[in-house]
Amino acid sequence: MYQILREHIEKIVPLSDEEFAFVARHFTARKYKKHQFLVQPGDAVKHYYFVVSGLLKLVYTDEDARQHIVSFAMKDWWEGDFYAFYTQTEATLSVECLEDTEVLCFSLQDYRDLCNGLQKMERFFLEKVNFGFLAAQRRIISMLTSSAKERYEQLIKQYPSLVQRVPKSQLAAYLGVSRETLSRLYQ
Amino acid sequence: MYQILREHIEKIVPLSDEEFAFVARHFTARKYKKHQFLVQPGDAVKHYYFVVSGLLKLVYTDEDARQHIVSFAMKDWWEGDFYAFYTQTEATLSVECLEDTEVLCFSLQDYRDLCNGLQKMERFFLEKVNFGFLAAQRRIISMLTSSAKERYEQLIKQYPSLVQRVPKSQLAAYLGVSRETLSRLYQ
DNA sequence: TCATATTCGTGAGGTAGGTCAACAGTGGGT
DNA sequence: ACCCACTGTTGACCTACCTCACGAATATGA
Repeated sequence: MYQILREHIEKIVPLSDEEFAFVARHFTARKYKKHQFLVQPGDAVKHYYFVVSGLLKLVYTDEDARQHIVSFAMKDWWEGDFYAFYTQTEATLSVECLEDTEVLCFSLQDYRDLCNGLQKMERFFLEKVNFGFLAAQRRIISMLTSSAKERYEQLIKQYPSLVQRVPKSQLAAYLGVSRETLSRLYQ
Repeated sequence: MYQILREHIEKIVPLSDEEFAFVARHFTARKYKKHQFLVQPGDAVKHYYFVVSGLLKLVYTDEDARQHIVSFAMKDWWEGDFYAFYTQTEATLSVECLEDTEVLCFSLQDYRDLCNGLQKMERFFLEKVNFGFLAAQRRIISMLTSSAKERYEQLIKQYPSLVQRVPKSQLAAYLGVSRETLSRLYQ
């Protein structure tokens, strides 16, 4: 379990055994069942999550109770209501399991201790969020320029394994179309 | 000019005079005229930009030559084709002046030297990109949940000064609607 | 100062995608 | 082994927004 985290971090910054031991001390392992919520709107957000196995979704639920999927997270990805976590405010998003899921999570204090105690970890987080920002920017461009069908094809191309594992209704909620429209794209 | 940069950085990390002198050495001042391009698709992207005065837009131009605005940048904001800058690949986006603009820019080597030479700057960049990521996530949610009119109202609320300075056609290209539709929203 | 863009508004008609409803197949849970 | 929720599909109709076209007002620059 921790080995996956170590490999993930070492893709960006190599660590000695002692350094990784320091890192690992700041993470807590948790297991959740399919359909379980890790975060719900209004919660105090104590943790941010690294997915070891399984599948999560980050969801915004609007006034009409419609669900819009901000992001998915599979093995090796990070997930959480980052705004609420980082600013220690109430959650506006929810995090929910689409499959049984194992995570390693940390608190904001852990995050700060990691950044302050080991400069490599600050470098690691900077690198991660840089690419997270770019991924978000690409998605914005995709939403500005492409039709539902084109966005669906981009998703299939970019994350083929996700499309296998997730119900189409969930993909529709991620793409920003109704499930009926998604169903009709390839009739 | 450099004072604006200093104040901007010191909102996040306080700096001594020597530290700021070190930082300032890595920035170059430039001036551009309205309609001038700082970056065009295909360019080698040598710089990332901090806006001192004026107004920039970051644009994706699709195959039909339609312009889609990824972001605006006014005083105190950062702008550039970050992906091409960071990975040293050819620009896919363009950066163009909507007004006469003064910037401070740095190269990727400068960025690395800043991060390595002064841990506070790495902290600063981490903080900045964290909030940049969150802003992008908010925009994605807005595009998933809101109509053209609602998105326009959110824009007016969030950046009233921008709406004053920018032609409606440009706001439309940012919101992802045609200028005709935007024009009809409040008829 | 004049010529030319640029900007904004508006009409008419088209289309991608939404909504509501019904139905069939599937799979998990007890 | 059965039930029920979940999932995907399709039809009929609706609407938000797009496209093309035209015209007027304003800004820009030689």
